[in-house]
Amino acid sequence: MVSPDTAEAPYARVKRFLKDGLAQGDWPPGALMPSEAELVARFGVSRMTVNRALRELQGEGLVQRSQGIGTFAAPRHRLASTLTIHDLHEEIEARGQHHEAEVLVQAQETAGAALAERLGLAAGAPVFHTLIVHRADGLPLQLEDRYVNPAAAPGYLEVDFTRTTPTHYLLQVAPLWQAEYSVEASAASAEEARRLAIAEGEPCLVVVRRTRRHDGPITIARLVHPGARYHLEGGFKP
Amino acid sequence: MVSPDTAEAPYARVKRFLKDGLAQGDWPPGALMPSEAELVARFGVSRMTVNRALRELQGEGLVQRSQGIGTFAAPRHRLASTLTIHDLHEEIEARGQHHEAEVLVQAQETAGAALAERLGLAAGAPVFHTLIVHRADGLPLQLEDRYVNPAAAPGYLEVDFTRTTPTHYLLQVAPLWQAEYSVEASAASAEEARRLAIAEGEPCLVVVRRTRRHDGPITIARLVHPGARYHLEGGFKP
DNA sequence: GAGTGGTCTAGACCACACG
DNA sequence: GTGTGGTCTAGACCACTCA
Repeated sequence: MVSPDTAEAPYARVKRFLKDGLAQGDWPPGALMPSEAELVARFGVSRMTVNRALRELQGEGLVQRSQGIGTFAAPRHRLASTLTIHDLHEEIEARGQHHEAEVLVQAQETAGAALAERLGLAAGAPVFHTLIVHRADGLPLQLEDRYVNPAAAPGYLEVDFTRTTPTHYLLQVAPLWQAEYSVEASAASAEEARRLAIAEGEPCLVVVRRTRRHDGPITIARLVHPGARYHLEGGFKP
Repeated sequence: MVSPDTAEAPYARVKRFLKDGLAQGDWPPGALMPSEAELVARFGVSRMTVNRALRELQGEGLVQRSQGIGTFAAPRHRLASTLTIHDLHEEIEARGQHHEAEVLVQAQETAGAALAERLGLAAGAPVFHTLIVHRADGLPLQLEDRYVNPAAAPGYLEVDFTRTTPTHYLLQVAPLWQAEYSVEASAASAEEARRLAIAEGEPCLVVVRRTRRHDGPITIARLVHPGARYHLEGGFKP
């Protein structure tokens, strides 16, 4: 009977109302926002509905709620952004380029003390090591130096990494459960420069990523990219 | 009557059950997970309750849901991580160091065509420009080259940036509503090297951040850090 | 005590996908 | 048609805060 296409879910209407108000500064950071009861009255919906809208806004970090006190516009201090580190293969193909990987090393080695500790192994324990150059249309984009805990991926040495990437493989056999990384700029070493076809000392974007599962570390990867050919992008929308 | 302290909300129990199962690989990526009806029967709770648990897991990216089909364990492709770009002042003080800022430029200038477009202004329109070196215990950590849309922060030129940072000030007067950034490695130019007390050509970590509000761009900042002294860190926990 | 958010229930109607 | 998720309701009990 009524317009069937203008359908917007009631909880979404409430949420949009509040979000727009926040964007326009109706409630500056720290201000008290309408209570659930007020919104129930204003929109003529049930309390569960406005509760959902508010709970989602809280999840997005836009409001802060305190039992017994009220809902407040969140102070906008945090600049936490999401940085997506894709699988390089998908990233390259998404740009319409051809991805190829050259496997320089794929072997079992013996962990030194420092590496063993970072992988949760005993010193001298075996580790899997790969060193791979990834190219887009023939141009080196990444030198991937990776150590893997054999317990997490026993078949790692048998995989053909010209057909699938270590990231992709590891995500399949060992569902990722935690990761930490650091991003820095450093000068290419002589070997890195040779592998990446750049001059020694050229600036490189280096990402070091360590991945863990509930039962221990899975892998440590050092990803070196020529600064002139690669950058990370991210965004942030409240 | 029953143990009053072991209280865990029913929706949280359901959620934890599913999350643990995912962590242990009970449902590999892509697998069909229990339906709402099954979970209702298993936990003896109402459907709204299991729905909330599943909806939150979906929000966290752990499951994918499709009306008429079912709930599936999410493929773990995305490596979206949170990268926190703090206010540099807070970051330095948090390390117990002394932060000082040297304001090299703080003036109104005329926007060239490229800059004007990126700030949503007409070419030749006035823009605010600051160039500031940030030091930690006397050592340069960041060269901040920033252009600001005058409409978003009319008082920008009167602020004493040795006492507060542009980031901090802008967050106060113009609540952040969207941001995009890129991270790259590049070689220090002669001027950058001089300002940062490093050698020309040294690798630097460069973050370019553009901030928008609903009514238009606010500011564009180019933050240059000596690669040897600064790196970004992040993490990711599902 | 009055007001707030935190949570749960037992039903309901709908849109969608599949056989 | 059956099963799925998407959503809503009208009530309820609780814990908390503040006056």
